[in-house]
Amino acid sequence: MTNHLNAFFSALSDPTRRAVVERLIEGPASVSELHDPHDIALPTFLRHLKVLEDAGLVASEKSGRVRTVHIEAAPLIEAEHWLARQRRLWEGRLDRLDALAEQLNDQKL
Amino acid sequence: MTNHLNAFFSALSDPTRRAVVERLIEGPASVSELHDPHDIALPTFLRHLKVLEDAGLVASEKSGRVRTVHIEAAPLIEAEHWLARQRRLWEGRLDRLDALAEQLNDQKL
DNA sequence: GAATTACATAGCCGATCGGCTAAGTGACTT
DNA sequence: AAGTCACTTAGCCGATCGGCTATGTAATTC
Repeated sequence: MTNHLNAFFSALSDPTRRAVVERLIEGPASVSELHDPHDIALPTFLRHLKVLEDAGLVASEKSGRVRTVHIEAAPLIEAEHWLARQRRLWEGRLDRLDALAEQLNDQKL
Repeated sequence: MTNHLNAFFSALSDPTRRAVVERLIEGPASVSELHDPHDIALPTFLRHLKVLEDAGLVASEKSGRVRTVHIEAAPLIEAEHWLARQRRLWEGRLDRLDALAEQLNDQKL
């Protein structure tokens, strides 16, 4: 589980790859369609796709000579959970600090 | 804004750095305290801290010879929002597909 | 069946990464 | 004042990253 997070965050650390994810949210697309808006060589772009696929963020099937790529939501949700958990813990700690401060305040009255 | 995401996701792609974030959620700590559980040289660890600090995930102040580090929640929340947005768009698309499927189904009746 | 299209693979290149050791600085302890 | 402690800086090393070109292959099209 934690293992996934390495590849996942690493995959999303690149703007080209985030753009691909954002594009695929709208629906599946061929490699060429995905590559089109990006001003980099195709092999370079293919390696970005591989990174996304290895991270489980994306899957693809080839039919004839065209490969169609679609998004996989599970990792997105997993990471969102991780972040949400950290935030909740952090907010929880703030609440406890607030309570503590109030307690100290009460004692002074 | 999008700019932040590069450094942010990149910072969280390393397990040592995620561990530091998780530790700091519990409260501020000195560099030594943070370094202790990790079996790597101190200079190496310091560079991890710098990455976190550059990404805005963490801040620190030095008093005397000890530097105290604490977490910054804002970037955490920003990234959570990004992920939540992608998920919502994705789910929204699924809903529209469902609706479309239903429509097609109705026509068959 | 020859040409085109849509990827795929191989390999080079400079930059960044994550690890290390060695040596420096400034603050506290004895 | 000497010693220890808590970082800090500098610099080396092999691996990975993100870009490229050149070449290959299998599927369509003409």
